Amino acid sequence: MVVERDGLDVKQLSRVFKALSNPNRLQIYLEVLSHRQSGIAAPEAGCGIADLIGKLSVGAPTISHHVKELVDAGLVTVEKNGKFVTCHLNEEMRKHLNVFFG
Amino acid sequence: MVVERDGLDVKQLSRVFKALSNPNRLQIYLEVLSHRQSGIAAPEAGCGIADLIGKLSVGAPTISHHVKELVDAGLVTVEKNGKFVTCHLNEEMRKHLNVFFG
DNA sequence: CTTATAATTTGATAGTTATCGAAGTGACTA
DNA sequence: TAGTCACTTCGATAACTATCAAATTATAAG
Repeated sequence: MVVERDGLDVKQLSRVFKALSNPNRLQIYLEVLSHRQSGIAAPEAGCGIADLIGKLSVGAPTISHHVKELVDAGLVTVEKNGKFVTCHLNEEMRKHLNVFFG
Repeated sequence: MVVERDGLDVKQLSRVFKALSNPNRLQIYLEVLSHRQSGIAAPEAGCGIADLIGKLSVGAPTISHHVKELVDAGLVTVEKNGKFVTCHLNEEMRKHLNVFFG
């Protein structure tokens, strides 16, 4: 029997935590989290890369790298609109973590 | 204003996640979690190091190292009893994480 | 006191990661 | 078409990590 819990096995879960283990990456996640649509009449859904670059005192290449890691871990998704990229929270993963720490 | 949430700032929180980012360390945490006293009449509170060594297919020094990291991150506590060491869940930290992912 | 047991510390190594500057890609604009 | 803007990819490097074997500490048992 594989050690499992709430649909995420140890390996997947550790990958999620690794993604959140870097302060800058965690801050990106928090930023995306704070831009989450809260039901109806969301003022602005998603979080632009430019916003992140402005807030995180690291270069654009590093931001790009970190966002990719968060996507790979399943924590966020990205949506391209022309030149621009917007980050969204992966609600499914959030739910998994919610259950895990419940 | 420092970015903060639920009593844990970004730096502390990322340290917690780093501690859980290694599969073996996460498994130790899960083991400790599963031995948590559930109210009254707990059959066996805490989780011995020897148990962990038996379950994790890594050597004792590595286990020792990992437990220390979990302690440093504030996720677990250790209790010494003669030659033996028992790990306990840090309920306070668990509560913090519970709120964070709520 | 001597030996055995439980766990930690030390020292070393292979592998990973965060970050940067430079170069590249794709999309809008004049 | 040429230029600019937003972002990504590449290549490099310094710092960190997981793991192990060997040595060490500390406790218990004989």
